[in-house]
Amino acid sequence: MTVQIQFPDGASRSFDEPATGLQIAESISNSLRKKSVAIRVNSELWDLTREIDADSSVELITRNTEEGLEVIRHDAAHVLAEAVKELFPETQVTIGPAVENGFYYDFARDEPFTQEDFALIESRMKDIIQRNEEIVREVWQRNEAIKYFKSIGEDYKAEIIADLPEDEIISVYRQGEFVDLCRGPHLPSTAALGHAFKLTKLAGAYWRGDANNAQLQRIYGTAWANDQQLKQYLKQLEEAEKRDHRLLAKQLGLFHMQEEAPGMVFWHPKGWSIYQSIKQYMRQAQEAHGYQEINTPQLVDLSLWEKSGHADKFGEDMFSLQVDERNYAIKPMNCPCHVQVFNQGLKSYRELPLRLAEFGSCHRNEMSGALHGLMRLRGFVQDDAHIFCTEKQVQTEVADFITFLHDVYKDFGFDEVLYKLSTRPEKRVGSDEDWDRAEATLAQALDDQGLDWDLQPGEGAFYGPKIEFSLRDCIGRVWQCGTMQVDFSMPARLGAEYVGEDGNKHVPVMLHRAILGSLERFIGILIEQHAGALPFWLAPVQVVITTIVSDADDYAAMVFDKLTAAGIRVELDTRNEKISYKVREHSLQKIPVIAAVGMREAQEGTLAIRRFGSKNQSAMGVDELLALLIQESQPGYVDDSLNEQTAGDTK
RNA sequence: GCCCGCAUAGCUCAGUAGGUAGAGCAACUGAUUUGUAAUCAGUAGGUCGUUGGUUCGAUUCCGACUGCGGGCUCCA
Repeated sequence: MTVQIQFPDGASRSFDEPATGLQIAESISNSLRKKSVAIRVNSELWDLTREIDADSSVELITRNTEEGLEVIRHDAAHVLAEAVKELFPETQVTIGPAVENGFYYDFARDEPFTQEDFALIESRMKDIIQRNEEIVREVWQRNEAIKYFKSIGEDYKAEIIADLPEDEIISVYRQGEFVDLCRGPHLPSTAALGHAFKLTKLAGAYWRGDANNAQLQRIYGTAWANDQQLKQYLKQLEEAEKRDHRLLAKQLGLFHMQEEAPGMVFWHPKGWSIYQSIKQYMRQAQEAHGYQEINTPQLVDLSLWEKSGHADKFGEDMFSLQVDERNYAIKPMNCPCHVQVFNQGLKSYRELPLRLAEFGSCHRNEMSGALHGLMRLRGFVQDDAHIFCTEKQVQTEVADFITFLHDVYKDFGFDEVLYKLSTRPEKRVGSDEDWDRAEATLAQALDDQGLDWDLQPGEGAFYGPKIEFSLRDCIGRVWQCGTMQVDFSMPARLGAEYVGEDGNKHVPVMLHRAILGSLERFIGILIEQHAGALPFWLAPVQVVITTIVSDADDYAAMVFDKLTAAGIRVELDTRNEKISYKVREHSLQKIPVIAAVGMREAQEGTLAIRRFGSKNQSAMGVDELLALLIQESQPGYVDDSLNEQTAGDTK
């Protein structure tokens, strides 16, 4: 018997008898065998040790590739489980997949694991790798597998097998004493895993992700193809930590939070300056796009939320209170209030589309464990707006919105946007026909703009499907910010109507939309994106004028007045300190421009300008600087003067 | 909400095998007038998150509460 093996590059090779991935790799080169971790056989991933006994097209998966890393990480999870079983035999293993950057394994054990156990577990994992246990795939009968796992006290495993589809092949992997149900593929032996892994976190996780189930203990780890990659990843984590907006906000004095108001923000002058800059920018942009700004009550009788359906779906998460025997709720959303504004007076089709915008202050009683700095709050403000229009107008409105959103993101320095379409959830209002139309409309709008988008079935809002717009920051993280939701239900529920061309009353379509999402959260994202050094137009303090000797105080004050009068946010630092001390302090505060003045500058009418991030200075006249700064105050201005400076500046 | 961890001066942190705490920075006072990432000296600053318990005695040990941090999304 011969087996014909076809490679991705079109070459082929025949073997006289069934061959394993290892043999195939070896037949090409020894180094390829060493690098390989699995083999794709007719689009299915196999172990390297599994025999290929029919003509096949194959592709060797090496450890440096995404798929190769997945195999390594999955193996790391198994080695982790084996180590835990050896050290804590009373533990039950459940599931342990590879995830982004690493892996985890969920364990059931009465006694909690602690971080101190990590060293012990890691060293046992290294032992297991040292032992170089062969990893062997076996195919079992379903009933036998269930019986086996039950007999060794692994009830969770037995449950998983029992729930597998009838036709699923039950494969188990044996390494040393440890046997685990697994689809594979796996490395040929534990030594192939290498040492580039580290246990990182301990967490609770529900069995099958359901909060009604038992809580398991999850151990997270990271694993890589080699030590260098691991080191790089750990360094990257450190970098991300330095950008943490909570840390930076404290250092830069932007805001604080305290026990008495969990999940809510006390904005300090500098943080509020950023907030106002963003709000003013959005206000102007929305006006230019045909929106009218409104404002609606914070406290609204519960009956409105009952009519809108929010009380039914989110009642538990709303802050509500009883006053004079009436039940009120603090608004968790703005939409029902916007419908009330729409409902005032009889509307004509001529008035549509009507775009009502509000910087809507909302409060939601988020789970305490979900709160996270500015990223997840209980009190926040949305750049919210609702567009009331006819069904015919939806397409154009959605398209215009997407263009608008792109412009805004660009001004904030985000060029990469990701798109997701979320469709009808199980718990919803509205007819299936409405949902069909709404979903199709959104999909069409995305396609019309030639955008790549992902489908998220079942993730829509309860009243309609939505497009979610996410942006990617400079270190690769993705943040969902914008949203566009079609709503065929709420206007009818709340009695919104307009008189159409035909003289009859019609229910308008309502589009819910936001670009930044929550202003607070968006500021958090901006802080992390820029590591606290916000672009000039957003910086709370744009320029610090600092004196070198007190004889220059008067001149410094004159410059300060001039810049302030021109609308630049300036601080004057005439403290009796050395210039290096002041420069250090303002640099740590990430002030975009430090203008130092001594007697020389006072006499010449100049400033010694030092830009954030640069060690160099350049002399500049006051008017010259002012012209430059006014230009940089434009939203979206990209500061490339730094590059020019490093290239051509002399001290 | 649930699991694990954490809570000491304005900030970052040390400490007490149970005997009411200490450093650096910041603040304040004084000296210094300084040329681009920390000038020197002094002073002041804490109910050791809240609350119960154990104890002669608790910031320290135990419990509860509150808040914060990580996770609970990636499905053998």
